[in-house]
Amino acid sequence: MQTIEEILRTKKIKVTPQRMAVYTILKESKEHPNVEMIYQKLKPNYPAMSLATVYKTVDVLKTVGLVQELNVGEGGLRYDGWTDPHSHTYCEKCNKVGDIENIPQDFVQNEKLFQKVKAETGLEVSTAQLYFYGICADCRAQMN
Amino acid sequence: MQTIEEILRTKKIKVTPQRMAVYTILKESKEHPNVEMIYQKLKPNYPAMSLATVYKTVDVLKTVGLVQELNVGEGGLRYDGWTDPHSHTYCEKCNKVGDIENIPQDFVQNEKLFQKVKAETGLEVSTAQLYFYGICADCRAQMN
DNA sequence: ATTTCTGCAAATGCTTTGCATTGCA
DNA sequence: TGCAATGCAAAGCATTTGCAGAAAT
Repeated sequence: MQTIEEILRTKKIKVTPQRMAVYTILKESKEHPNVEMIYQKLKPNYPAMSLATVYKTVDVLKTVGLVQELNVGEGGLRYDGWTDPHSHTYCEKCNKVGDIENIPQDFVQNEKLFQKVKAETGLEVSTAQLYFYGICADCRAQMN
Repeated sequence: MQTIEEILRTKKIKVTPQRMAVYTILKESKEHPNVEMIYQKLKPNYPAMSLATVYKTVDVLKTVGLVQELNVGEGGLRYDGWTDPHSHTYCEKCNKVGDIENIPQDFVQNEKLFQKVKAETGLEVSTAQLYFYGICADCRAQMN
């Protein structure tokens, strides 16, 4: 098991406390935070950290493939430190983003389907994203 | 076959030239324009039209269910006048958005799968979106 | 020692808002 | 006529940029 520091070093980017902190948050949290949420989480431990640095850092991490960027809906881009292909849920009421561990990604993330898409549209597919939109259990409970 | 005017009337919203124009563009174009692109297309025929009106109009059309909003990546939200569930392609190089007519939506847009998702995550699913990311044929051709 | 990153502040750019005017019903 | 939509300009936010100082290799 590699440490965060080793992972960053492997990607050949400079290891800084800010990068370790952002990446740690994305690895450990399951809430798919946006930049502002990451910034708020960091503030207690890194009061000097700038929002601009968070923007720059998620961009670097995305570029080297350590995080994936999700386009869900309101509230800006979300970031996920779990980079294996998997589907996501999105609650249209509270904007919560969740992972789907087991079900459907293998349906859509496979070479055969990618070939079919290429045959129909010409797109050389590199990845697929599947999002389920709806209302989460918590929000449904609150609606009564 | 209903006219654009009749369709708007059915949705119980006021029929204005601007709304007809925006909706017509979204019905007729296959390029999934963003607000700015819609505005540029309208300019020749509606030189007085304001960008703010385009924003307001796509919002109304979305609310009444005449268009769907897509979150692809760069370049802001995209709009699609074809509201049947279908998957989309996105070219990471030129930002082009395309439809997939035949292939995969039935895989992901069905009650059985929605129930599975609900069982795993608690999300009461209303709709699913499947996006394929990659490089389109035109951009691949240009890369040689 | 060199290169790259950080933090700040300013700038950018997309989207929304407020309000007077216009236009639909 | 009454209410809603438009167009304009201003305001609001999220994100990016430039740069001097700080930190990593």
